[in-house]
Amino acid sequence: MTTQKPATDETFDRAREEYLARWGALGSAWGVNRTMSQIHALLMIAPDPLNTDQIMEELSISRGNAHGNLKELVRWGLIRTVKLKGERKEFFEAEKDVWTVVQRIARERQRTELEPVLECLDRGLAETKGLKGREARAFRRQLTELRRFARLGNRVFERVGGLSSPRILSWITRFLR
Amino acid sequence: MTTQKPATDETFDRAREEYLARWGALGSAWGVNRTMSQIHALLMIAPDPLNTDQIMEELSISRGNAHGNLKELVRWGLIRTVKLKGERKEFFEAEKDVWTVVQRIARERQRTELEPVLECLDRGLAETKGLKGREARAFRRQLTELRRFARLGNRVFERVGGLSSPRILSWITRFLR
DNA sequence: ATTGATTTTCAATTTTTACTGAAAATTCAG
DNA sequence: CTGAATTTTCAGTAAAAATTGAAAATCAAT
Repeated sequence: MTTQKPATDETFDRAREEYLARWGALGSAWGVNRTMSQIHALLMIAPDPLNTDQIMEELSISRGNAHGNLKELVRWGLIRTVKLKGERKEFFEAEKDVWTVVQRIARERQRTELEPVLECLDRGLAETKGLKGREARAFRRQLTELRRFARLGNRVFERVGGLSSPRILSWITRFLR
Repeated sequence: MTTQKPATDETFDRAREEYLARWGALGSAWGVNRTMSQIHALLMIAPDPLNTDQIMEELSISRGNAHGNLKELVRWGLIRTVKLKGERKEFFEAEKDVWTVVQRIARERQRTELEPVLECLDRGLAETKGLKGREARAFRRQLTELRRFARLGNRVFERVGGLSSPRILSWITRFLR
């Protein structure tokens, strides 16, 4: 069974498809736009930078969709634009180091989710200070616990964001015995 | 400014509302049904177990919605049913220990997301073993990295799921210097 | 066994989120 | 400058996810 392109192979294409689909599903499950995950997945396995048209083609998506999600990925720091000599179009390449990817995602989520939650918990506690009712007491007790945890999470994120991959890896290895 | 119910207070109600809304948004952002997060949030601050009707009332949601999300929370191990003496209805109470909550969520997500990803990566690598093309090589290199990371994640989840809160806390404290 | 209370299911609907495609804006080589 | 190539925007549409509400099933006290 031969194909026209030398490097191509049906098996490869199937595995590739499955990987892209799975990554999209993974993103979805964690509240990330499916297409955004897939573009990132595609760029992570691309041997060379891709331009918008190539991405549209590979994933069968519209220009607007590709464009928006590419911009968002750049904002997250998960991909960057590349200027190729002799090419007018913008090309994109992914950060491929998995640890860096994790760090970037952690930073983004810390900023957009953890911080608002912390503010909310602080405010909730400040505004109900001194209330003595049964419900208010239970509310304050739980918010205090949640805040304690959220603060810890914040510090962990900061530390993870600041350490080099080998150092984090060394910590994890130690944690796993 | 007085109200009819002794323990109630406008300020308290506002703080409570804001907390519930924020928790719903947090869930949404992480791929968890908004209502499910809110029910959990509500039960976490409830001084006593609540029944379905009380939850419907508090969150202004339908019976079907309350029912389905309560069942799902039970499945995740985040809440449990309680039989109150003299009551025919089922009551629900939340796990309030934040660390236990984190462990339960970690287990659920490990099971439903991490494991399928690992399978996909293993399969992808097995099926493309020996392919020599430029694209196939890049694909296999990245999948290998991703798998290394996913395996590590798996082990971390397992360890987190197995350790007691104080032990995890002690590790985190050490990690934070 | 009957009946009223309670839980469960699910087709229909609403709400939210994502996507398309074409027009407008921008860029840049000549 | 000019205009072709490219990027960006966004109103309209489509798809996905969540929600409702009422009927069906289950339960448990008599």
